[in-house]
Amino acid sequence: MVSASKSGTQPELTTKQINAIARCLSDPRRFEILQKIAAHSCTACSDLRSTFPITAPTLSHHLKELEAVGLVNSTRRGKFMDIAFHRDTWNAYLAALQKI
Amino acid sequence: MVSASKSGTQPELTTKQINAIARCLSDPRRFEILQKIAAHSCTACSDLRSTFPITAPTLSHHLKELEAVGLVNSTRRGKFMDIAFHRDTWNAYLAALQKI
DNA sequence: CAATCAATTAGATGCTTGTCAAAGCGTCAC
DNA sequence: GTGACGCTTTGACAAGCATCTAATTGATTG
Repeated sequence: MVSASKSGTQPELTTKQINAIARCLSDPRRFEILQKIAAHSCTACSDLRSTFPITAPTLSHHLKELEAVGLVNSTRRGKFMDIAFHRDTWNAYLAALQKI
Repeated sequence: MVSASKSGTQPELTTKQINAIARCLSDPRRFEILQKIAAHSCTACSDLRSTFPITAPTLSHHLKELEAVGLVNSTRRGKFMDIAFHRDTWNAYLAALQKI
């Protein structure tokens, strides 16, 4: 999990975090999932499952990875899961890539 | 190989290209190598080999991958190889990520 | 409580891929 | 030509990882 400030500017990512994010994005399906999450402000797992032809465990696995690197926040709402894009981390990643 | 315009603005990357670049960046060593290449305008393989503790075949492999996705250009100069960062592709990749 | 539904965990499997050693290929210098 | 040097190709191996099925947890509803 990235040490996220609650809003605004993000502290610089460490090399380890950059690598972790890059690895996360390297799987095409996971990237698609992230795009879908980013497009809608709040998404449920079932929502995603109806979009992509993957099983529930696989989706769960991908979401866990995305959350582990701080690209996504998830909160429970009853039976459901609300997945939200964490744009701070995303912007921090872009900022890191810009420097090259 | 990305269909590169010789300079200036880059046409939008296809999804396939974006995925290929992301995969390329997902290996920490390869990312390091790319950073080093980007930092100097021209780099020889031997240069890179003295920087990183990897064998020649491994480096050759990584450079091939980087070139395949258009992140790097390489030209022969006698026995040596001149590796150059291809910033157009890089900017196009950043532009693609911005859109999310 | 019982049944149902959403999501996760555990375990297994098959593919991908980073890495190296050994051999091959061009190019330069003598 | 012959040797040395820089890099590439080939082949093999081990580790990582995406994916699935089956079983589990947790929450809602009748």
